Amino acid sequence: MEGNRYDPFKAAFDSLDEFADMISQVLKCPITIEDANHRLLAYSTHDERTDPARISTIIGRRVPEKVINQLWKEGTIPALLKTKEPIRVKSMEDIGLGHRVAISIWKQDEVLGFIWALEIDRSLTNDDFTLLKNAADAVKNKLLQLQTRKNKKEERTQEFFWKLLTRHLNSPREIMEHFHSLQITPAKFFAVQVYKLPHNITNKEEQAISYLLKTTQRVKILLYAIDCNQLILLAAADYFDNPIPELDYFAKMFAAKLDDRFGIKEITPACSGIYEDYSKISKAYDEANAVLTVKSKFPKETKNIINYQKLGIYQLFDLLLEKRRNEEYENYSLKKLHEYDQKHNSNLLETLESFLNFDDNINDAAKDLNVHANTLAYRLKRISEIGDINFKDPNQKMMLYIDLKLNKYKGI
Amino acid sequence: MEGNRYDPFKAAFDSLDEFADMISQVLKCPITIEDANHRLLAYSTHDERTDPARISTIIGRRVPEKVINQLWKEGTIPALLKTKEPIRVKSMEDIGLGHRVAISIWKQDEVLGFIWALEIDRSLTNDDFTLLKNAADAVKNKLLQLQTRKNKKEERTQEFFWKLLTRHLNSPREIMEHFHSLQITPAKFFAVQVYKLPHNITNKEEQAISYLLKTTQRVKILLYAIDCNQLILLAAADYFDNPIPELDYFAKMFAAKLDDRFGIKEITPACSGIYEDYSKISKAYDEANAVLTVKSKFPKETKNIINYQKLGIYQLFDLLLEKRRNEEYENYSLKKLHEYDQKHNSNLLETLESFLNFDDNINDAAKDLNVHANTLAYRLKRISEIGDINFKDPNQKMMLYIDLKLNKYKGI
DNA sequence: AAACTTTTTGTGAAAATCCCCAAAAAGTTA
DNA sequence: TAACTTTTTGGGGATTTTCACAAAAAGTTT
Repeated sequence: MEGNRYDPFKAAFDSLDEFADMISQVLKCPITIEDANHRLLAYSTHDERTDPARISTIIGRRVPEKVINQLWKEGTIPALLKTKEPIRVKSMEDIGLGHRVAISIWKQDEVLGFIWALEIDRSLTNDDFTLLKNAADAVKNKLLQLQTRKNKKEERTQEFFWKLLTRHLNSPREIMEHFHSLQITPAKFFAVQVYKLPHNITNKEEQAISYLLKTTQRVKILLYAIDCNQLILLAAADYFDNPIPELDYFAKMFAAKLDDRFGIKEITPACSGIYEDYSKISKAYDEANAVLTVKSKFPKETKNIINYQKLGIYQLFDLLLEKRRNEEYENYSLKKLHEYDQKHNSNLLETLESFLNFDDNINDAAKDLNVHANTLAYRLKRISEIGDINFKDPNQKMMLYIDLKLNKYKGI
Repeated sequence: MEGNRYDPFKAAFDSLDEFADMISQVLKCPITIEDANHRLLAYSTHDERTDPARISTIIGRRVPEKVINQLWKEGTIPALLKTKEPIRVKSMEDIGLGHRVAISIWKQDEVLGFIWALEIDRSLTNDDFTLLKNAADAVKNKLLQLQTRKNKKEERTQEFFWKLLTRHLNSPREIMEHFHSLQITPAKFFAVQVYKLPHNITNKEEQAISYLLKTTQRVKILLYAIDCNQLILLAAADYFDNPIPELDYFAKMFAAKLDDRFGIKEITPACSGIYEDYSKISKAYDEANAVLTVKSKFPKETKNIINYQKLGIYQLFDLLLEKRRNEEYENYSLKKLHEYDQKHNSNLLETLESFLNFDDNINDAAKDLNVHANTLAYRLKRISEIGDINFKDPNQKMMLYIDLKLNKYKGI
């Protein structure tokens, strides 16, 4: 056993920075300590040799996202999450990463953080690896304390978020005070995102989500909460000229990463519009949920829609459906076409829908319907005759489109 | 005075037909008697010489509409409505009308009907004209009786119509019984039309309307009623393959004739959708009124719309306006464009609206905006960038169109 | 089966739209 | 004022779309 050997890390230490310096002196290389989310906890200072990746990490107090992405792709982080042994990482010059060795810090079967040792002048020996393992073991309690403190704070933030979502906090001043007391800087503009999973979110998945949120830097996540099969985020929408596409991109990327890295599949992302007034968070939450509802009703039509603003007319569907039901209205053109379809078993309605779906583009629609473009043109002529439709009138066409979709949902 | 002269029409007569024969014998030419609405009341039979127009009149029990139209255009009817003297009408071969003389039958300053004398073998002399005047005088009381009887029936029909419009008759059986007792054959399909005038309808105008309704044969009017500044019609929608355009045409024609013939201007016609179930008359009435409301709010946009079905998305506007108000939603793209317009005093919103109004036709919209087509193309590129709009997505465009119109109405 | 209507597909020329480039005009910033 | 960005306009060629016509195919009626 190694217990008999000399262990320099048994000595007491006050701060993590002190400890990092200690390891650095023993192993004769720069040391960085991160938490499980790759946020910088401490780094050795008595040695000036370093590489760009480490500089960025120290400056930003977190590992840059592109480095994390690379370490995932290339297998280092997955390996660190599996084994308690040190892992050697080859130099990756494109992201400014020199040779280094990493080890994960464990508490039972949970990873609390990582220690990085840069191999700038010398490569670490097997003995050094053992020392690194000892260091990881020695530092774990310190990390545990930090984590507990953080967990408590996280609990408080989650509670705060829920209050916002459920309209239990309305005065802007009160909301700002809460933000301040949690040391969160509220963004000027925000949006609420909701990710729906096919099943309730497990603890393990929650950890994965939390990890991803902490390591993702593209969009700043102010708050998050988990509710059964939903992940709810409060995302900052500043810094961008066009936040909606940015948030869309983020949502897709986030869902893709959850799949790639943690095998969490079939995530449906949704996002509210952009708001400035924090007392409207609950409304934003409603919007995101409205997106999810519509997406479940019109999966094909809204496949690429994430943002409430981009729902277009589907925003109005619950309302319109109700109106149509109450007044038992029937679109005369559609009725005529339906009758014709029945009688001659043709498919003018389908044809019309495709044509409208493809923004009046005859070629695209013809391709979609697997017919010759001229066939489609002929059918459209017939449709305009039978349904008394003027295809130059956007107003008429919109109503047709809307009624087509409504009828579809009504199951006619 | 002519009182001293021989008047063959002083003798008593039982039926109008008998009287027509009597005139015919005196004047030695075929005679037709019509009411004020050009419905056939009586015709002489002992003489077989006639012309196509008279044959059609007798067969259809009314003067054919094209003959009436021609007599209006050419001035005969206006003249008959002004003078008590006989009027000579030249032959009009295109409508099968031979030479004839007509005289109106007056009761005080109201025209009750007309007597027509065909000049087939001989032209009428001045003496004959005097005889004709005597005949017109002699027949007026008989016509008055008929009219009173008709007026009573008309009152009953109006009352029936009001009951239908105000939901006071709901059972189909009951409705059918009423129709039957009024000797009106209900059509299979019907629509309710409402014509709005800028002022309350005067008695004189009501007469003109009634006259037009009786003489118009293109669309069968089952019932009509007048309410302050509205004329309400129950129009039959059978016989046509596409009733909506037919009813539209009729409405325009009807309004135009009221203007042409009686100088009644600024009539706004509106029409409900087509219904089969007579218990839904009140709903049809609501629809026609909805058209009028929308037309007053969006006069330009709905200039050419008469039928509720053709209102398109404007059908939904009251509902949508309410929704938008409640949720204080703002279309992000429009907001961005508005901001840009304000900042650079450009007119991207106007540009977008025009483009959408003209069904995405760059040339038409450019003409409308008085700019070069390439300018418009450039602006659209900018609009899609600034507003994050994909002009290939019909859904997005519809929402823009709708929100543009809603904002317009909200007066932003 | 023959005659007929409706629908589909193909072809090719005319028309239109799209797209790139460039210059001028207008507006902004240094 | 100069440099710069944004917007407008124009030309002109490549590409698409539109349209008319015709033949074939499919479906209906007699």
